[in-house]
Amino acid sequence: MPYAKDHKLNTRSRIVEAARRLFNTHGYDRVTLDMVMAEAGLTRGGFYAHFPSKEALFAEAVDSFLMGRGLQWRNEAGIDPTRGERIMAERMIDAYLSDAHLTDLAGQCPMIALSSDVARASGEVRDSYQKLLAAMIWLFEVNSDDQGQRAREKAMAIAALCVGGMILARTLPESGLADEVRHAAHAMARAFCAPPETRSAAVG
Amino acid sequence: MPYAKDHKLNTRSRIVEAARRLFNTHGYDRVTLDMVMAEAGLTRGGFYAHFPSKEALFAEAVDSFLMGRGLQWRNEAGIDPTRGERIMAERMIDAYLSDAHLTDLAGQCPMIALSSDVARASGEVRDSYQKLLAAMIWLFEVNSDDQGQRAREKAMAIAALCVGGMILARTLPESGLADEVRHAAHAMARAFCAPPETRSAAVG
DNA sequence: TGTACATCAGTGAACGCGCGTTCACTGATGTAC
DNA sequence: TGTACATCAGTGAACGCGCGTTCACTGATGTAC
Repeated sequence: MPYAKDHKLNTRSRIVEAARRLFNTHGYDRVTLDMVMAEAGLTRGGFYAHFPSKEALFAEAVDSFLMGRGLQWRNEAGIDPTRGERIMAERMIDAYLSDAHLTDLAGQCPMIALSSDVARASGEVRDSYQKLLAAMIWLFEVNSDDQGQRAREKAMAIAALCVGGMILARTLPESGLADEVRHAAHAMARAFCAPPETRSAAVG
Repeated sequence: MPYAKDHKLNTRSRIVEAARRLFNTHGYDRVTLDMVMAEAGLTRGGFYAHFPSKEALFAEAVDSFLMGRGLQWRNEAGIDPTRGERIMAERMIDAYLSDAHLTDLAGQCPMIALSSDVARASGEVRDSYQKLLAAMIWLFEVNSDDQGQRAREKAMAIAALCVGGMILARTLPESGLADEVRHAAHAMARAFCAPPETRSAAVG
């Protein structure tokens, strides 16, 4: 065994990481394998020793977000024992629709930057996207004050507000409107999350 | 004047129309000028007699939706005098999140299909996207039961729900989840639209 | 009315470029002795 | 411990292809007479 057993796995991870950041920044079609491999400190030729195709790399890049920033968010979100689990969902909403997340082009959630690319991609890539969204919905659902079908429906609406609000803010030219839309989505998502006794005041 | 004065304008419109439908279906980068011109019944060489670049065509294609389906929706939405203008916003929400709109890949709203492409495009293209979103927000705002800042904020949240819900439904693999998310977004957008006396029941 | 002409919308071949993918090769490294 | 070797991760040139853009040309059409 000429190389340590985790050597190739480490290289592979570097490629996936580089790909995720580049895809997020420039989109799938405009990122070349040259760019990805150079970002990972390698040259073009070695790519096919790790992945069967560019699209297979796409699926892994989307997947990798869940294992990285996704878990980080989940840990940071924490749980406030005085108010129960709901605080976790609220912090997730705050983080997702934050200035920091809007600014972090390379590190952002792939659901924001790559939805159009994923919609045109293979089943493997779309499955990875679904895993990511399902995780987000799950987080909102289990931390909801509601239960059953209503909790699930609200969790999905919050997810649509988070992703939709960020996509619109990212797509609009830099202007007041982009921030206005993002903040409106944030306020409504938060209102959905609020405990029943405060909800009617927040929404009405 | 060897050709009728509207001859070239008609050809130009055919090109824009073909481009909008092809961009919607395959995305900006994967549509070639060959494809666009062929769809318009022309050959590649003539393109630059109408547009300075492919990206200029992109901006016009996004613009063209407002003048076509956008106005059509607006007319179809109508006004129900017994319930006031709000019915117009409700019909818009229904149409936007409908099965028919999800199925109509070529004819859909460009905000759904092309957000990622627009986010990476020039200012001209992003301006066209903003015009489209502003029109949607305006429609929800003027048909709101609320007023002032609150009406505007709610209109933006509804827009984020409509666009976000459709983008997620389009991007997910065909499964129950795609429809669930779309219907959840629809229910919440409708709840935002409901008149004050029925709202707490719909949201709570 | 009929015809020659000027105009210009549209043609199609060509250019330069960069992509995804392949493949014969290199050279760094862990192991056997 | 030191050395020769086998392995295989990574290299870089090449291939085939199709793109956006350019340009000299064609031919259909409205107008002048």
